[in-house]
Amino acid sequence: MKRRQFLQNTIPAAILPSLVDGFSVKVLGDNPIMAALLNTYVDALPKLIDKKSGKIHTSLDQAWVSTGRLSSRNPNLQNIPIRDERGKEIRKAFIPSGGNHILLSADYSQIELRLMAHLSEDENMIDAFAHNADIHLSTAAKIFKLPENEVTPAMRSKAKTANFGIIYGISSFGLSQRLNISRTEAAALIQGYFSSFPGVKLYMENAVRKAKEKGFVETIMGRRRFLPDIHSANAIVRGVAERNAINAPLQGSAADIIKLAMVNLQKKLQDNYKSYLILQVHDELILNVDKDEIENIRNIVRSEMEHVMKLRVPLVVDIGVGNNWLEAH
DNA sequence: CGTGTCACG
DNA sequence: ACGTACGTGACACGT
Repeated sequence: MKRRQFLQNTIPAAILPSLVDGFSVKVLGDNPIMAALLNTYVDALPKLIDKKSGKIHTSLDQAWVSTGRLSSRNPNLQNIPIRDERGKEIRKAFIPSGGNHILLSADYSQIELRLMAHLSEDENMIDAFAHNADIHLSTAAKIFKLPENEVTPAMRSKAKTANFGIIYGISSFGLSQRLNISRTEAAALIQGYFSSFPGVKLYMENAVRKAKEKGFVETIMGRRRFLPDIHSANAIVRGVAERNAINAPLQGSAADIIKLAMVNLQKKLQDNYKSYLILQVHDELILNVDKDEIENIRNIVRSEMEHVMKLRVPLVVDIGVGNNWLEAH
């Protein structure tokens, strides 16, 4: 795909490019545990350490991703490994810069599902978040019609997969593949989901209808995604557009929210603190924090991120600190 | 230069 | 009957 530009952004984000001041990196050298595949990181990253700063600097594109997210390249610092045990060694190599500093990571908890609760106004989902419930557990209890203490880990896991699927615009076939169950079972699961969260079903139907009537869907701050394929005679092409209509307002509103929080946070920090933002990874902010400022910065970051917008459900941020990026997470 | 496979949210 | 979850970037490999 050719690189294109999407210029309908409405976020006052001109300040963002100056926020990224780069990571310091501890060179891994010939650490033997890396698999050949992780060449992308082990071989490539040390070569990209800037001679002057001693840091790795990425480029963030604000006008590329169709939903309004940022994208990161040369190198991509938004896909540094974390799940694989060996991959974690790579994440450990990202360390704070300057003496007396520490990395702080602050990430939004379940922001896209919270936005589904907000945008759909589904009472049951709003209620779950209002009570700070374990959302996958409470989803499982509802769709399997059991009290929470009778939900098995397998049921919770299915509900978790269903929750992800809902955000992406689920199909019974897709869900059955991921859960390794029959299509009939998957369809029953989805039906259980919709009867538990009727507002979510309405949200999905409305999103598709709006795309058909107006030609676009929009985020909480008004960024539009145009979906001409919604009228395609080809059912496959049309299906993609329909799922885009469902997903884009969720993913895009999350992007709006964190970008606005970044701008507000930067205004609070600049000229007042030694700590500063170094990266954003979609629902997470990473800061290089002066140790003397840790408690202040924690409070400011949490406050700016959680109170950036008032939604029908609370926004919750998890914060960690550490001597490397893995430890901070 | 396209395809497949990996990494992340 | 169709094919099947959203958004990205980097690398290896075949053409």
